Amino acid sequence: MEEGTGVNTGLPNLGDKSKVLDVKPLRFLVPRFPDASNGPPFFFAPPNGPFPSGFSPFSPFSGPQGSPSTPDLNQNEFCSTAVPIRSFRAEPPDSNGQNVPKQKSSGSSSVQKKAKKRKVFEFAFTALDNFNPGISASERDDGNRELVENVLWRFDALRRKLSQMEDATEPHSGIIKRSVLKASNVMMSKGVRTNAIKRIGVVPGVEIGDIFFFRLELCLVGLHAQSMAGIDPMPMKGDLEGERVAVSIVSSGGYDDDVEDPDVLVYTGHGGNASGDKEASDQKLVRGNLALERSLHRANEVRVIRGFQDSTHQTSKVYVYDGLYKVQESWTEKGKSGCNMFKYKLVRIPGQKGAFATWKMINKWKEGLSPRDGLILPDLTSAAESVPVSLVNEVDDEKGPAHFTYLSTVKYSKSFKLLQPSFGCSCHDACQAGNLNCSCFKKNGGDLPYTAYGILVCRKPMIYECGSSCPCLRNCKNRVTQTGFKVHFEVFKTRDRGWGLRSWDPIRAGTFICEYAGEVIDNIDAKQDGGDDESNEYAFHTDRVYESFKWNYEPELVGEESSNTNEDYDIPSPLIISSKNSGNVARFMNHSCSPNVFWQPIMYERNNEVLLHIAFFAKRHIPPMTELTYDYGIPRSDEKGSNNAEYGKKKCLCGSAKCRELTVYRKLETIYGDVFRRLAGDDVELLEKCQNAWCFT
DNA sequence: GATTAGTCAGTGAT
DNA sequence: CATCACTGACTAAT
Repeated sequence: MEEGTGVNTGLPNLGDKSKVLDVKPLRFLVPRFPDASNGPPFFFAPPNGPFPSGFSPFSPFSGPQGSPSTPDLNQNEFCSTAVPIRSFRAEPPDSNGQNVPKQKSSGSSSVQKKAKKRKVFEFAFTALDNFNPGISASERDDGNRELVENVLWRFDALRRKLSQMEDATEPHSGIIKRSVLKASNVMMSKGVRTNAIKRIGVVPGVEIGDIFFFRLELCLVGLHAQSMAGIDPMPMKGDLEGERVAVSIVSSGGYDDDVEDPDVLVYTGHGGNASGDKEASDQKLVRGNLALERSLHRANEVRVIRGFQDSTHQTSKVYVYDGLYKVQESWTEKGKSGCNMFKYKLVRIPGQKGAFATWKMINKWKEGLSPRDGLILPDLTSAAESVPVSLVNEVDDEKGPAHFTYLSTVKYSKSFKLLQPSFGCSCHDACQAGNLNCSCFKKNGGDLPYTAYGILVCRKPMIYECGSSCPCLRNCKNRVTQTGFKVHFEVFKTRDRGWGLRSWDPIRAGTFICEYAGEVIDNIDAKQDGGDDESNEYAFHTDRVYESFKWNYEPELVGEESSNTNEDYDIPSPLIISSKNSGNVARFMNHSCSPNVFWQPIMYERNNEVLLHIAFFAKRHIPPMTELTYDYGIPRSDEKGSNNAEYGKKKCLCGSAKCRELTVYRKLETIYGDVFRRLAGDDVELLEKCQNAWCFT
């Protein structure tokens, strides 16, 4: 193995943690991008293309905003009743505009007690009636991995956008925000979903360990069809009418049914809860409860989704798909209220990849109840960050990367200052979403680029955050990337790609991961940097050729023109950041051709300098302990080292004699993904091996 | 169309 | 200022 490069210098002096580690992030794999002509499979079909059979246009929204008019038969423009989103803003309270959807006459509501009837935020837009979901009828019935990912990102992108629109309403106006429901309503009715046919056992495209943040995401990919109920029943062919088995259950922790063994779940039946004026009662053997009882006798596989509190967002939940279980026994027992409750013991079918068990283990590490195997350092940043970063090697005896200085942000030498006319807004306290006067928002096109949770709404050519000359405080929502990362990282030794980065926490799509820290150099310096090409491997170049991808919402779904979501980078002048001598966790992120992280240029001012930063965000939901990767991009011809063999030669796992010169490598998975999955079948190990293999193309 | 459910987000009390 | 119980609004499937 070459990648160790013999740097096994033993344990560094742990007393001085500014000098730890010097293992290179492996940057030898240069991706080749697929031909533009056969680009990503799920981009939008022509707007007036034929509908897939079985697809019927629908009335977009159930609310009064829905267009009552007949669909536009021209089919190539927006609905005539469509209102651009931007036309709707929260009106000042004294306005008597009739199309203001909320009830806010401050005078009467403060006097009248019962007048605080709350309203749901209504979106003043109409989606295209003839929107083509790009998903055929058969794909809607039976999915695969690509479809599942496609549906999930499109849902989340829309949800983020709606969330941003809702956030822009006045705070304390009593308006309920329902972006999740609205987004899923649009997705469902537009046919942007998959695995819509109920089934027992594996759901194609959903993998054990996948995480979700809303129950409706489970519905959209066919994992669990009930939006609220915990048990999903399905009629059996040839069965007596009304007889159903359970195909999936969601355990939300609401019934206090925790068991120590992660492979066992004791699940409480539904019903019997006290609510409102209803008293608690005995549970009845009906619906879901009956279905679970039948699943016990028929011994069918039951999918289990485990839900619990999200540690990063206390108010919301995370759901983990934990694979297939079987009902082993059932009984009744008296609950706290003294009423009978049904209990079902489910046991995990052996041989499946760990999911929930991993979560339980991580919790124990966090609480100090059990040690992390292979832990070398509990915090390689020496408390430079607000969250510790663990250093772990469970693979071999290398004691860590060699020396580098930990640096939490990007460092410009004087000559690289980017000077721009005065920045800064005049908001006090914190910039409020929806404030039309905030000049920082104006630079971002009029919106706060993040949701209230600090999630990136859209990729943009450039994002402007508030800086040190803005009077707003540090908790201003427009300072997401300058306040440090929030997830617990682990720098770990990979089996075959040197050191890598992953997280102990689940990460939502759009979450700020970290900045690329290091020293800004220019291309001349990089070229004159002597004979060895080391610095290349630690350099982040903004001007490489990056594979384009779509991450933002579909404007057609909110009645906007598609020009509103430009996702191309716009960097005033090329930037090279070297993390060779100093950097943060970003220097350990490896390359992937199907990455789960992307970068976004950010600008903000500090000490009268307006500087460009590179911030990484989660491309999709990322389960704990999943390696974080981004696209390293292809060097342009004038980049140092780009025309020699270094990138390709350094390491290819295919071991082929053809590995030389400008050979480029891709993960086999990106080429043969589905074929692998079919061939590997139940053999999880084989599949993983295939997915992790690299080859030249 | 009525019913059902282990939702989800905002509010006000500790 | 967290956390928690409460409650209103709304969903997908049946």
